[in-house]
Amino acid sequence: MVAQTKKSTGKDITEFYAGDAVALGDDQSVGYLIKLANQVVMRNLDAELQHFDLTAPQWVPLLVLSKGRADTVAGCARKIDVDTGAMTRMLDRLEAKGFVSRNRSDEDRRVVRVELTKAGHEIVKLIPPTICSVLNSHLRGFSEQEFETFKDLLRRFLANGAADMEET
Amino acid sequence: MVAQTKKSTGKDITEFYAGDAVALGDDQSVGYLIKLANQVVMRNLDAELQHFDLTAPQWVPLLVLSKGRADTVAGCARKIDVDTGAMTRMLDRLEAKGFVSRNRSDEDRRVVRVELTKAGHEIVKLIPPTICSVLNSHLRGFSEQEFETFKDLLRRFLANGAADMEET
DNA sequence: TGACAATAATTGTCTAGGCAAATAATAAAT
DNA sequence: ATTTATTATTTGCCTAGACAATTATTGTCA
Repeated sequence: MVAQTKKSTGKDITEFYAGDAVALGDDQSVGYLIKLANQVVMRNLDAELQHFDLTAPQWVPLLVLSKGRADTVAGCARKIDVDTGAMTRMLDRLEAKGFVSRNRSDEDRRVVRVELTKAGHEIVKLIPPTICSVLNSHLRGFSEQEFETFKDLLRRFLANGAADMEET
Repeated sequence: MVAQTKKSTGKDITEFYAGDAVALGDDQSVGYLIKLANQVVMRNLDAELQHFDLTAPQWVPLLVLSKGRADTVAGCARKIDVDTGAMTRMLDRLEAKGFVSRNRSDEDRRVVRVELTKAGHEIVKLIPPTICSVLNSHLRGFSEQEFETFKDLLRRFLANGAADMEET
């Protein structure tokens, strides 16, 4: 299958996929490959993180908080690009596990300040090697060049998708 | 950051990530980039598929059934690599929408045969162009070479991860 | 044959995210 | 100053997947 380039709309759009050349549900589809890749990384991360009483999704807000990239519910939600409702409930779980604490702000009583607890700080220190080892194992056989190319292609794929959303 | 190669365990393992060079929750992390890429494709697909009263995950079993790659609950679950429980409930939803029908088999009364309904067959014919256009838009600016490289890297990343799981 | 194992499907309970509505507090505008 | 708009958080209801337990049926084996 050779990709066709069309000039129908003024912009050149290369048609990698066309007609019934099936997409999503087929290992020729980048969409499906990305879904599977995500599924497998998450499973492997979950498997390792369960020793720390954590899941892969739970790790992300802890990292964000420890790096000081956000310190409120909405801030975390924005950084991680999830719904604030989802974030509230995520923090419920992390608070229940004792990794995080919440306090209503005094300056602006709408906002809730989120902090790592002592246990939270401690666990954050322990995790990185685990994440690194899982990712490294997924990258077995990659050259350094391929590693950089992979990230570049992912970022471009991502940026194209984000751009779509703005075209209301 | 230059990757280091270690010979500690006999096998060469290139350490793309090491120490506190953070992973997951950082745009330097392939894991996080894949998570974001997946998130964005799924959102864009969902947005387009809602015109057909479908979600991105719901599309997958319909495709599998239409291609004849499975015709039972467990068969679909295996093909798509999800839990049979998840598949049962997915088929509940697809049946409620009238795209799928289930019938207990006579030869083996444990199995339930799953089929596309008339409406199911019709909708499956309409979807592919939509999927193609979403994927093509994510691939804007990719050369054909980059497209092939991208799929190759994803497949290798995936295969490495699947191999991990077998090492019990 | 009768006990036991394996398989298929379902159900319950959990995490997790999306969308929408409700509430409260602050900011902006007239 | 009062109305209006915006922002922050929470909650309800939905899809979706993971794991575990349960039930029904089939296959195996002694």
